[in-house]
Amino acid sequence: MEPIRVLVVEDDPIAADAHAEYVRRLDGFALAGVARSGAEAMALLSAASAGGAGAQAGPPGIDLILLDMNLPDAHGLDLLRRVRGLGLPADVIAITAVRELQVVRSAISAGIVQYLIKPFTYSAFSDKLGAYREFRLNLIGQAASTTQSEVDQAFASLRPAAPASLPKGLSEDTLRAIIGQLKTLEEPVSAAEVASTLDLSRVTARRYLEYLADGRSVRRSSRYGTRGRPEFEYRWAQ
Amino acid sequence: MEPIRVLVVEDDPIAADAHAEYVRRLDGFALAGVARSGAEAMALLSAASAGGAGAQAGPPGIDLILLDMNLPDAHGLDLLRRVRGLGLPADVIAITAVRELQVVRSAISAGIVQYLIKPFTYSAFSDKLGAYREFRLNLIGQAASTTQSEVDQAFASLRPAAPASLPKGLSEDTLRAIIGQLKTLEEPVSAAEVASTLDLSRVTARRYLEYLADGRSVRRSSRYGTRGRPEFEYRWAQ
DNA sequence: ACTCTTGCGTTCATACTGGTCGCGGCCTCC
DNA sequence: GGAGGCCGCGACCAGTATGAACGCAAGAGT
Repeated sequence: MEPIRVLVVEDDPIAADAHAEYVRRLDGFALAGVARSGAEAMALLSAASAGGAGAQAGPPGIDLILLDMNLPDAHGLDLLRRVRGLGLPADVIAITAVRELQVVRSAISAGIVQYLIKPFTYSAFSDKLGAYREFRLNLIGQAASTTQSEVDQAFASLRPAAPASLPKGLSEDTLRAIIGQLKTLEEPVSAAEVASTLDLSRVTARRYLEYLADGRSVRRSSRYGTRGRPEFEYRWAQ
Repeated sequence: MEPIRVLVVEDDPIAADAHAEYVRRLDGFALAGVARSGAEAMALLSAASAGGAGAQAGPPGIDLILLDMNLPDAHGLDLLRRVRGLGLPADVIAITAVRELQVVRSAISAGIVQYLIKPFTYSAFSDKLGAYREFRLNLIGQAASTTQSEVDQAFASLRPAAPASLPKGLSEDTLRAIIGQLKTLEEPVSAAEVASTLDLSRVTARRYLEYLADGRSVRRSSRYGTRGRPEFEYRWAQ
């Protein structure tokens, strides 16, 4: 199996090095280049496609782009649109600190294959690229013509349902329920209030809220004015 | 929730009518138009985006395109590239009889969201669009900023449901028995309850239920309130 | 200013289920 | 008729929410 040729597009030199190193560490991938700007990326892409496209077995050609959204000379989405306009056969994984919903939404409709939010761990990175490799194997291993279930299979491997791992004692379901509860309410809520709404015990609710506060997803503050020990109240951050 | 506005692009009048009718039958979707050619599609798209883009609450705008690959005046992939080049925020589901691997591959890298091979049943169609609706709810229901796990969640809901063939360790008979059991009961049931009703072991029942939950045929949720480790309860979806 | 009251934070033991491993019966294919 | 694989089961271990008990911090009362 030929390796998947990867182009890293990232203006921050430290991050670019890190991504390149990550790619080198993975089996089945080959680093095809690093671009520090949108212009550089376009140049590399057209050079590669001029060399390798068209021909059946052209050796170069970029298979996968790891694309940062914040580039010095262009927004990542613009670059993505230009690439699409050229009809280059490269897939794109967005790797960026941008977490605005609007950008995520646009990136997805522009046809990215994965969206990875910085900062991330090596294992998150490896998961995403691994999923992409599997997706590729699923499609390319097939004959020239395919079936619905094969296509479904390929899509399935591209969209894994493997969220980040939680510390012991916490469950994915409960965490989602609590996050959902927090997000629907604008007001800060106490652990006891969350507990009674979700039919949980106060202790359990508190454990999850404390975990979220630890990860900076929620803000914790004290609620004074009532008798008794002051209560903590939690509010979804941002 | 506003309906998802769908544009059907299909040159065969019979198929176009069928797709339009299918869309009308689905909750949460609205038919925004039918185009018989690439040119017509581009005209409708730019009209819609001129009316509705830019503005925050523009009512029109196309959210989703059901795109045939074989159009009289252009290949579907070309149309797709032009749409992408304009940066329109529409997502695309390819619906086509074309099953060449090369086309599927290109369509995916051009950023389609699903690929549906004709001929298909209404239920296959409904599955694909339902998955897309869920994906949208996942993303749009969120606040302005998002997290990695939410993005993953959204991608995961785009993943097609059950693979056609059963994984090892599961038998057709047992699966049918369990599905039958779930369908007759309206109430969510725990793995242990299913097991005792069907005279199976808890382990076996759980394996099947988990398989079904993975394929999105059943919904899994936690049952709180009692002491001890929380129980999962399973309910037939729709 | 000191103590009392109050109610939540925190810890701990407990209960009950989920998940995994290896075994055994049964069917199928040599 | 023997061998191999498949599927369900029992039993263990780990996981996860609960409830009670204890302690602490802020207001209320004297």
